[in-house]
Amino acid sequence: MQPKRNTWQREAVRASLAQARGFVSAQQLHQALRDGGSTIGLATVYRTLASLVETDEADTLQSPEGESLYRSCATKGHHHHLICRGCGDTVELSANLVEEWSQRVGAEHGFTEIDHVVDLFGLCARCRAKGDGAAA
Amino acid sequence: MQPKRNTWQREAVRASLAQARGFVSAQQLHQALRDGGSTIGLATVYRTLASLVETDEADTLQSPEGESLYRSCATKGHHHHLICRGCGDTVELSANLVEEWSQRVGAEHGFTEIDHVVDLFGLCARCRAKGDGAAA
DNA sequence: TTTCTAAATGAGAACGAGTCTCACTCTAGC
DNA sequence: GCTAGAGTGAGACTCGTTCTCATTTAGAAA
Repeated sequence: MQPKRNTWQREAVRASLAQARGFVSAQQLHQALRDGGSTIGLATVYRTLASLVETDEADTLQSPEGESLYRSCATKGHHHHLICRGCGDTVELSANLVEEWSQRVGAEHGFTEIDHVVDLFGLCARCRAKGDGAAA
Repeated sequence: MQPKRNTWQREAVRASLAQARGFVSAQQLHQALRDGGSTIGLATVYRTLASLVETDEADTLQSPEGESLYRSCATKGHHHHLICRGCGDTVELSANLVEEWSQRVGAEHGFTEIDHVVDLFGLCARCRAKGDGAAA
């Protein structure tokens, strides 16, 4: 649920999320805030991120390791992501092709209320130049 | 790594996975085996599933909750899934359209070594008829 | 401005999926 | 049948996330 009060903690999470280049975990965000001198609690970071996701102010996806990652997205509404597995940099994608495909394929098999998870992972030009296959 | 010995535990996991309609979690599989009278350990179920995935005898994906789910897939090689969120029933999809799209979009943004996560979730005809939106 | 109340917070306990350890078991080669 | 060592099971452990509850505080009302 979205909160009824504005707190500096909520603003701090929003700001920290906004200045991150790509997707970050709740733990990373919490650590970054603590490193910046904040006394914010981990539970609050989780709660705030969940509420930002609920109000469409943030996007979330699962890392391949199963961790939840968050990002403050410029594009409102449904979209997908192309994420650099080197530096985490993220490109937002709209993909009508994929939307149509998923609806069509779903219908072909008698499925309704089709939802889909579509995310691309790759190596951005900068990381490739660095020969940086994995490190952040 | 694939094991060098055949054990009844490995066969039991393979069989139990094969008779599951759709994707199941390691925990579910372990419980099912225990319920069936097996004394198999949870660690063994995890180890066996990991090795089945490694030898392409099983597919794995993350549930929206972040749990790893497993399935014994008929289609070898790369493919995607259309999964009923009611009963878990699964349709295997090949999607050249999506493969091409992901490569193209990646290239357009200067990304290489593109990998992708593409899964569709919906409600199959049977579950819709039952008015069954969520339950298993 | 002060008061008041319940929303929001923080610390840490609890939870759950998954991994690791290690003594024991059992496969398979001899 | 004997044996080595691969495989197993119980449970401790890790780590991300959620819950609990006493405390703090935003913001409406006085």
